[in-house]
Amino acid sequence: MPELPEVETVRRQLARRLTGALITGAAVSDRRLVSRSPGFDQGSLAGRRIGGVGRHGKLLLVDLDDGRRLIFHLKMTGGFNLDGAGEHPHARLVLDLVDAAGIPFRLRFTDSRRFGRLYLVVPGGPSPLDAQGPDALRIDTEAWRALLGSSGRRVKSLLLDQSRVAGIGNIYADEMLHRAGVHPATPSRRIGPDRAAALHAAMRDILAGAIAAGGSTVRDYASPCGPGSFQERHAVYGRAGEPCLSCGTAIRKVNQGGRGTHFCPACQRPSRRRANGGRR
DNA sequence: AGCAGCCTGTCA
DNA sequence: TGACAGGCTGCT
Repeated sequence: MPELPEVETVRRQLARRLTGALITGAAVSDRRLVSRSPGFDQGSLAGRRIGGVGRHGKLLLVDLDDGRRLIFHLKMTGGFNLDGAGEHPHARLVLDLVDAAGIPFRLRFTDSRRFGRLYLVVPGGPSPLDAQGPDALRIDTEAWRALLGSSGRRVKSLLLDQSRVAGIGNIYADEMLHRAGVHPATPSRRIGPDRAAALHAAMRDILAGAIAAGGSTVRDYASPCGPGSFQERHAVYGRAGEPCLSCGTAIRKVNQGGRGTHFCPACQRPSRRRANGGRR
């Protein structure tokens, strides 16, 4: 479900409620959630206060007052539920808290497919952040050009590589490539400086617009405050066979690197290769 | 690069 | 019944 705009939407909503709150109880109901933090001790969370809620790429960072940090990766179907009543069929973690005004509340992490992971990071210890490239919204045009120029991989595959640039997923990769008129299979290094700058501008614009819209809800995703609306502005994702909003050509959907890939065959022309008939 | 695997739910 | 899904890892 979540790419950078969805995780940022969740972060903003959680920050409002969690910052300064005291954890009074924690219960993990699915050990798979914490399988990447083998020493995870839920009992050590009670009594800790939450300092703030951050984000890097698709990772959600919850700082505790003892220097430790909870890091959530929502993967495909992870999400948060505040003050929900009754049982939730996919609750994997329940946190009981008391906010700064002394009012008790409950936060649940839910995840139907169970791909999501929770890490408990100690100061100086290993962290999933170690494997993350710079956040997509904190890369300037020059660094972006350098990034694209550093690889001969298909550009979409590079955009999805979280160790090179963090936060872009399948929806927004397709959307920014369309906005910039770049074919997803273009070898990254062959994108010239002007198109690289155009792709950078498209990235910033689309991610910012998606955050302002509360993210994209295609199937499962919802923040604690409900679904997003950016799907209404998708130009290619989920629009296979429909006319391109720029030129009217039918949007095509192919499989690239195991991911559904949507593009306009007219606006996003594949770069021609030398003498092999255009195969890549 | 490609594919199976991790899981569950939904839709054609 | 099979295909597919906002992610990622591990193997060939």
